[in-house]
Amino acid sequence: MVARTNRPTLRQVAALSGVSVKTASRALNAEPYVSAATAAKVRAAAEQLGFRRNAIARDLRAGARSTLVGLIIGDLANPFYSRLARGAERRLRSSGLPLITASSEEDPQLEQRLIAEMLERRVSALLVVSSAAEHAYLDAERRLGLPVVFLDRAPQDIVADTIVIDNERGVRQGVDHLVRQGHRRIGLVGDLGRLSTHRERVAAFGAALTAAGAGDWQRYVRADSHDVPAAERAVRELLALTPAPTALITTNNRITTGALRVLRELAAPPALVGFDDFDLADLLGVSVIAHDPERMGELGAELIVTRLAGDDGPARRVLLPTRLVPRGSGERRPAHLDETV
Amino acid sequence: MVARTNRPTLRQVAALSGVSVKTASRALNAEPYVSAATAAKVRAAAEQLGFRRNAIARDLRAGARSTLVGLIIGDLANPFYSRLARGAERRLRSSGLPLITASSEEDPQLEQRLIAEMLERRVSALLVVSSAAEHAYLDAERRLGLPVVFLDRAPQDIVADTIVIDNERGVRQGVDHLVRQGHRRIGLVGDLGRLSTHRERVAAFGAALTAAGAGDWQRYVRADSHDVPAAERAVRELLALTPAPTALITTNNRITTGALRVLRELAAPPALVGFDDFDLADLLGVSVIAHDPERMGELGAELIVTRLAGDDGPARRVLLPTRLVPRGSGERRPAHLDETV
DNA sequence: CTGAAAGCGCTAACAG
DNA sequence: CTGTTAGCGCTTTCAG
Repeated sequence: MVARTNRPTLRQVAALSGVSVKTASRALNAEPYVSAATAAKVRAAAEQLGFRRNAIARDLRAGARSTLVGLIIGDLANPFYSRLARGAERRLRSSGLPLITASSEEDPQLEQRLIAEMLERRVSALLVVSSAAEHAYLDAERRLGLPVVFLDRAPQDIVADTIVIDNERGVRQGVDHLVRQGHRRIGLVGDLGRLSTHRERVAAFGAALTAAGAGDWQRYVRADSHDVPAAERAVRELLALTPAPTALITTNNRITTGALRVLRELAAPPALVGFDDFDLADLLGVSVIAHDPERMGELGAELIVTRLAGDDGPARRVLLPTRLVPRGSGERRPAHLDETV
Repeated sequence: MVARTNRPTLRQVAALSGVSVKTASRALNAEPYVSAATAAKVRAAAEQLGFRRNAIARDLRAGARSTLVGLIIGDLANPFYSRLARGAERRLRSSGLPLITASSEEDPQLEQRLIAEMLERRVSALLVVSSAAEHAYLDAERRLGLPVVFLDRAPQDIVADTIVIDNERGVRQGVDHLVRQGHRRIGLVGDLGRLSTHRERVAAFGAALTAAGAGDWQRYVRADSHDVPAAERAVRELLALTPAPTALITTNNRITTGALRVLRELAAPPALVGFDDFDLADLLGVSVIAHDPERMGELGAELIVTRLAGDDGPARRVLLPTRLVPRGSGERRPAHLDETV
């Protein structure tokens, strides 16, 4: 399966062009101090043999590590992650750093295996959307000189470079918006309860509702809706309560999708504000708390590049802004208010 | 930037545990013929030092190539590509092969650079959605033993493993469906004209319409709508023709999005059938010609695995089926027929 | 069961 | 300007 290839090596190029390996190396890497004639001869030989530099040997020589940067995300096919990945890829490529991506499927064990694999491959840095609770092993790597940047979810057990959304403010924007339309019973459908983003969003939700005088908000919170069907179930559950919530906040794009599937069946659907903007949300009239995942990837990559350039200042924490985008679903008023109009 | 790391090496592990390098290697790779006591000692030392195998050195020794598989796509953030990537990633991971992805942005030159980079990194195989016209250099690599699988777009100049959608049949399903509702003037908005997928879809479009007795179909074809704004412009252009088309076929998800943005402003929008299924198409009532990009990635990965296992049979060509999914937009009838009802 | 030596393909360091 | 030597960290011989 990993048979030795019959690829030409530098040695063969050198032999064919009648120079030493080192001269061939110099010629092909456009180093100075090679005569034009020699360089041409070597390049011709390389061309003829179909030679390609072996980056494995080069990397081993150069410091036993590669220029690859590793990115761990939950799921390549989720637009939040794929936008993030695109932002990171673009920024890294402009610095000549290829990106290697792996999906953890939000499984902490798989995540750790994937990271271990990348570390063995000697990636030069790591961008991680972590679904794990423990990061001590990564802290050890950081001390060995590996830049690690946490994206979207801040590690709870170590201090490290982190780029996160301003969840507190985002949720508050959403709740305040709904409260201003007269809503007091607001439901929240959230992702995996163990994720820091979930906990932050729920905490902000509670704080904002308490401030608005709605004391029993906890009744209307559901967690662990990690896929669309789970989100649909949670929404149905909430709407079956008595009294039912008059508005919903969904904490990510997939959950919002699930909610939409349920709400379209209803004659008088509750108001809806979703965290994460998504394609076609405008056509569907869905109000969202928007932010910029691509920017998150870009900034993470930017920070990696800075760290690789030698910056070893204290860990940085970047907070990305959110923006409430009203499109209709979040502007529906509670039924009892409409009646009085 | 590529400073030598202070990472512990196998030699240090060996020294600390008082055995030879080779014994340490055997112990850490769970090879047979190592006493339990020695193995335990070595593992303890490795643990203590925070040792991690260096895959670069290992790969160099093992055959001067890595186990990485390279994937070239147009744009990570396009759901068609990200689903394809997910399918490939899953299937490859189950065979222990990490995936390294790069976006070409449909630029042939960038594509070639990215592939060259991957080849230098000695990827063990390549999955490519190519936007280039020339693939001779890849054919050379194939002869040197590198499995290459073309996805979505068949190379025109070489014979190689290829997995494509049944574009001919897909478009015919769409056209026939519209013709059955009484449409004869059907517009087509397509992606970059140089892509083989575009050409195949247009050819099928023409054939189906000719069969239906619509001779002037060429008037209603627009190409090179590679982003949403371009698609919007093309749709407006088509609708401004006299007589205007009564139905539209859009040949990918982004173009469909553009068309939807235009159509929603219209009192009597033309019928619409889009190539590619997409999230929320059901909620928006968009009829599509659906297929399975994730499956394409999976099958490509599958073929790679087979080839790596030694299968060197003739190039294979896999055709993926399409399915027409009626959801409303494709069932609107032309205005003149409605009038007569 | 364990170890010594050789070498994967390349480049840094040092001669010529 | 060009060549020789050594060695990156590991695993594959081949001997103990």
